[in-house]
Amino acid sequence: MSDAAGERSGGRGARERILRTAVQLFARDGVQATGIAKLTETAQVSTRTLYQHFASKDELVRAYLERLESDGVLAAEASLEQAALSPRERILGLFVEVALDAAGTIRGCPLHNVTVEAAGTMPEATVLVERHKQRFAKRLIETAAEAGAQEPEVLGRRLALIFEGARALSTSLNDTRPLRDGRDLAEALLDQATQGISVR
Amino acid sequence: MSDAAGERSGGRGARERILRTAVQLFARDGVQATGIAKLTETAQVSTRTLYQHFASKDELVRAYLERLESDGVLAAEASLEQAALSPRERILGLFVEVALDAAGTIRGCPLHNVTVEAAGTMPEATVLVERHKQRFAKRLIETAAEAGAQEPEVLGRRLALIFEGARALSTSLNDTRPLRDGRDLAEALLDQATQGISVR
DNA sequence: GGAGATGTAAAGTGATCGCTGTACTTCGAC
DNA sequence: GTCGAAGTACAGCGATCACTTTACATCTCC
Repeated sequence: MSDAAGERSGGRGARERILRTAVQLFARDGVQATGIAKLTETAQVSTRTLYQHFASKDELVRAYLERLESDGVLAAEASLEQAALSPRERILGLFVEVALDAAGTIRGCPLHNVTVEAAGTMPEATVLVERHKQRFAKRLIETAAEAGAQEPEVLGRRLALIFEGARALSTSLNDTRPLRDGRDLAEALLDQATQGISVR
Repeated sequence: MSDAAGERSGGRGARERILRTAVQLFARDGVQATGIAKLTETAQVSTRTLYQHFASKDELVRAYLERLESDGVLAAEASLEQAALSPRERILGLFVEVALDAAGTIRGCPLHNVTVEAAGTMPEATVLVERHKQRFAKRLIETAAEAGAQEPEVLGRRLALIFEGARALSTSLNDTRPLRDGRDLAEALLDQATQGISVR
């Protein structure tokens, strides 16, 4: 919108620009690899302004995690909220190959990555990730129940595990195949759990 | 062995001490979080000596990855090589709760973590991880075949995905439950694949 | 017992990074 | 039109980090 006009500087709305840039860079390059300098340059924001909005980089990371969750930023996981789709379609929609960024690199789940990068040095961030994963598993269980699964608890937790594995292994292997494998496996489990039950 | 005696310094065999310490610290605290200073102190080795053995930290990371693989250091994955066990037992043995370190923190797969931490800045290390994951999947496929699975390719890849997911989700959730869930799911898939019931 | 490989101690270098201080500008609201 | 909030530019600080340098000790092997 204001991209074309804002030549010399970003102008008003710095906080929003910072957060958007954080989502972009932290997710793509990692938190450690993204320095404050690179962030401010990309966001067209002065260093001073950044620190007027966020007391420290750690706090920015916290805000970044919350932003990831609140918006539809977690594109893959947003599939669960597509009300127009059937529960089954919503679940299988998770495994779309969104994990691929522009450069073709697969970066896995940004939240999981923060936990790995933090390695205990950012307890608050780690807790945020923990809570998100719990909520996500809960949503999967609910959706599994909607799909008519016989044991939605078990199926939901298994689906969460499969989805996490698909993204993690895609990253380590640098290959999207695990996402397809995950989808197939999820489909098989859904079929089994809903056998003889009208899937709607 | 020489721990009690070696008071003032480590003495001979510095390279070995460095690598052992790297395995310990890199896996527990992460590569970025482990500085050269901390490493040399723990390994009882002078900085100079470290750089006589390894040209750079990156090269040490490479050696660390190779060491992880060559020794039985990857305790979980070593289960596949227990010749005394049945193929089925070997596969289920993967999900032992070894991911828990002394402090109770779950750190997931050290190789995967390097890929996440590197975030593209260490291409050679990333390739090493990639190759390892490929080999591991291959071993799983072989073991699935040994177990008499109808479609060992499919089952092996699914098991690899489940194992990766169990470790990753355990890390993000800071809970060993996904390991148990993974074991149960692996068991169910093994049963299906070896009892004439189609997995699809 | 001497030579050469192996290892040690400790100060120092240059680069990077997160963060701050100071002084100035711009924009919107009243 | 003025005032205050919001933003900018940019130099710089202190800490950390990977890595080097210099000078010295010790073990192994012939």
